[in-house]
Amino acid sequence: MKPARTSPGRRTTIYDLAGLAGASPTAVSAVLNGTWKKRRISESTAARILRIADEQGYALNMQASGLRRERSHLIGMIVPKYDNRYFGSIAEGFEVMARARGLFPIITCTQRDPDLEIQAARAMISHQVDCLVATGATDPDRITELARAAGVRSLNLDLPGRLAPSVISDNRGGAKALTRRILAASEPARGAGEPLLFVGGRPGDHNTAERIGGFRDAHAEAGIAVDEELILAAGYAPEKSRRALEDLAARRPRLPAGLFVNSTISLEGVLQWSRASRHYGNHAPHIGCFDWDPLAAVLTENIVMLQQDVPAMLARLFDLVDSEETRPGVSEIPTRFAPV
Amino acid sequence: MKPARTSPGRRTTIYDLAGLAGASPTAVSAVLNGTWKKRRISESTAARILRIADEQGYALNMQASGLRRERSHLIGMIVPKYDNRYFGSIAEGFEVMARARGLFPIITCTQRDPDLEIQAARAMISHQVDCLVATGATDPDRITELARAAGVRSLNLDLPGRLAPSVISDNRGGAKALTRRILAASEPARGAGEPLLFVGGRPGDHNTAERIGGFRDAHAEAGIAVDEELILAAGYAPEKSRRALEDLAARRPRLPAGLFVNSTISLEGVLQWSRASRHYGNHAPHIGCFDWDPLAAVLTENIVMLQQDVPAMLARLFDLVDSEETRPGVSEIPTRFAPV
DNA sequence: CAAGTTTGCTCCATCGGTTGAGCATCGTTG
DNA sequence: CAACGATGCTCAACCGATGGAGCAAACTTG
Repeated sequence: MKPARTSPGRRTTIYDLAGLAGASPTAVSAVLNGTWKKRRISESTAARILRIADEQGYALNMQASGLRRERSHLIGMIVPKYDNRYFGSIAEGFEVMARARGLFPIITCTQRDPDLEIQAARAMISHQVDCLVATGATDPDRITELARAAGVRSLNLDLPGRLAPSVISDNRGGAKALTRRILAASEPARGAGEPLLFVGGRPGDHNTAERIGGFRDAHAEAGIAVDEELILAAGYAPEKSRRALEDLAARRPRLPAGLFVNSTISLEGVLQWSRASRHYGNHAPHIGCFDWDPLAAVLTENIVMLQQDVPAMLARLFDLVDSEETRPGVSEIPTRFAPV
Repeated sequence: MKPARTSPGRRTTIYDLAGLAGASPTAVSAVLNGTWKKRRISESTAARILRIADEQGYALNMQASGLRRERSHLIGMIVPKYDNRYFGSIAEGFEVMARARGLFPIITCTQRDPDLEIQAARAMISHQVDCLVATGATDPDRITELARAAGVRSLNLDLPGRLAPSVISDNRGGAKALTRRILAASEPARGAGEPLLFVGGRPGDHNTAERIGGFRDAHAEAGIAVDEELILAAGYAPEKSRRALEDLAARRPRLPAGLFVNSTISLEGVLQWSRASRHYGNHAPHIGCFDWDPLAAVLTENIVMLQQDVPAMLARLFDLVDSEETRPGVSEIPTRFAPV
C-alpha cells in the first residue's frame, strides 16, 4: 500500500482514506463509485468509508479515473461567440442536457477563428472528451478528421459537415417563410414589384447561402425579381452591415422598404444606420430578422423575428449522442416565429 | 516496452510512436514536450519522432500527463447565465486571456442555481483544474472551501467572497454616478423633490445592495428622500420586474419619470411593461441601466447605460492568477458610461 | 466433521506519460 | 592507452483509480 500523506493542502487520495478507514484502496474505490455491492463490501465498511471521505472533503481524481476507465465523462462543445442569444441558449441548453446524462459539459468559444477552432478541438481531444460538438464551425470536417484520428466521436451543430452527423435549422424554409412575411408587411410601402434588401452573414457560409436561397424562393413565388446588388453579405459584425448599407445608400437614392436581416448582430448595424442616416425618415423600415433577441423584439417597430428552435435542435443532437450515430447526415429542424 | 497497438480507432500512444520510430517511450515523450534538448536526444531522432507523430495524428493524453505532472493546465470558470452581454464578454475575454497563458479554459454555466454551482465546482475540482474562478456565484465562500480542501486555488469575480481574492465592479460608485445622471436627465419631467424608481436585482445579493446604496447616496446628495416603496428588487428575470411594476402601478396613479434599472435582463421587463401599459403615454421614461446591451443602447430613447469594465476586471483577475495570490481581498474596478 | 459455498475483503497489473538515475559508446586528453 | 567527459539513449518508478483474480474466515450442508 502506498503511504498515506495528509500534509495540508495536499489532495486527499483513496490511499489516504484507506489508511484512515483501515481498509484497502480497492475497497475505498468500490464504495465511492458505487460498485461496492457487486464487490461484496459490507454495509458497515461502506458507511465508514463514506463518512471518512465526507469528513476529509475527498474529491475523486478524474484524470486518474478517466485514464484507467478510458472514459472521461466529458463532452466538449465549440461555439463561435457568446454575443447573442442564439449561441447563449445553445450553450445553456447543452449544459443542462449533458449534465442530465452524467456528462460534464465543457464549452469553449473560438471567436469565429478557424485556427482557434482547430486548436480548441485538439485541446479537447487531448483532454479525452467522450464526444465533441462543433457548433457553427468554419471547417467542421477538419475537426471531424482530427477527432476521428483520436477515436473521438464528433457531431456538428448549426453548420453542417460532410463527415459527421449534423443538426441545423431549416435555413432555406425559414428564410422563405420570413421573406414572405416581410414582403407582405412591406407591401404598402414598397413600390410594385420592388424586391427586398438582404443584409448580413458571410456568402461562403452554408447558412447564409441557404437563407439567400429561401429569400430568392419567396421572391420567385411572388413574381418579383431579386436585385443582386441588394444582397449584402459582407460579414456578421455590426459595422460591416452598417458600412455596406452606407455604401449602398450613397449609390442609390432610395433603398427598399423591406429588409431581411441575417442575425441580431447584423441587426445592430442595420438599426444604427437607419437611426443615424434617417434614410427612412420618421417611418421604420419593415424588418425580418433571421434570429431572435428579446430586447430587439420589444423595442423595434415593424419587426418580425424568426427563432431557431434551440430545444428541438439540442434534443436531436442528444439523440445522436445517445444512439452513438457516426454516419454523416443532416437533420434540418424547422424554425418558428418569435411571439410578439 | 509495452506492445504497440495500431488497431484502427484506437488512440495512438507514445508507445506506438516509440515502436514506429525505433526509440523508447521516454525519448518520444521528451521530444513531444520539448524537453529533448535537456535530455540530450539527437536532432535527427527528434525530427524522426516529430514526423511520425504528425503522420499518425498523435494527440497527447492530457489525463495521463496531468496525472503524472499533478498539473492539468485547465482553468475553470463558473458563470451564472449566457443571456446577456456582460457575462458573454466575461466568458469570451476569460478564454482569450487563459489561452494566452497556456491554460485551457473550461467554462460552465450554472443558471444562478446554488446547488448546480456546487456540483459544477466539485466536477471542476475533480477534473483537477489548476485554478477555479467563481463568477457571480451565490455562495462563493462555499466554493472556496471546497477548492481549498482539494488544494485548488479559487478566485471570485463579479460577486465578492470573504475567503478568496475577489474582483468586482465599483457598484456603489457606479450606481451613484448613474443615479446622478438619471436625476439630471429626468429633472424637467420629475416633480420637485420626487425620487427615482429602482427596479431589478436581488436584495440579498451584494451587488444589488451596493447599487441601492449608491442610489441612496445620490439622492441624499441631491437632498431628495428615497421612497422605500419604490425600490423593487424582486429578482433579475424580466417577468419579475414587469410584475413588480404592474403591482406598483395598480397602487399608485403615477410612477416616477426616472428609473434605475439593475440589469439588461430587468430592462427587458421594464420596457415590456412601459410599452404595454403606456404608463408614460407618448413619452419615454428616463432610464439609467446598470449594464450594457448594444441593441438597447441603439433602440431606447432617453437611456443611459453603465458599462462594467470587463477588460479591466479580467486584467486584474489574471494578475491574481499570475501572482498566485490567495489572501482574501476585494478589488473594485471603476465602471464607465457606454458611448451613445 | 469434511467438503463446498458464501462473505468480505486485498493484491497487483494496468491506463499513458513523465522523470531521476543510469548505462553504453564515442571522442578527447595527458 | 588508460582515464575522463560528453553524447545519446533506456530503465523503472510513479501519478491515483480501477477491476480481475484470489484468499482467508465464516457459514452451510450431507
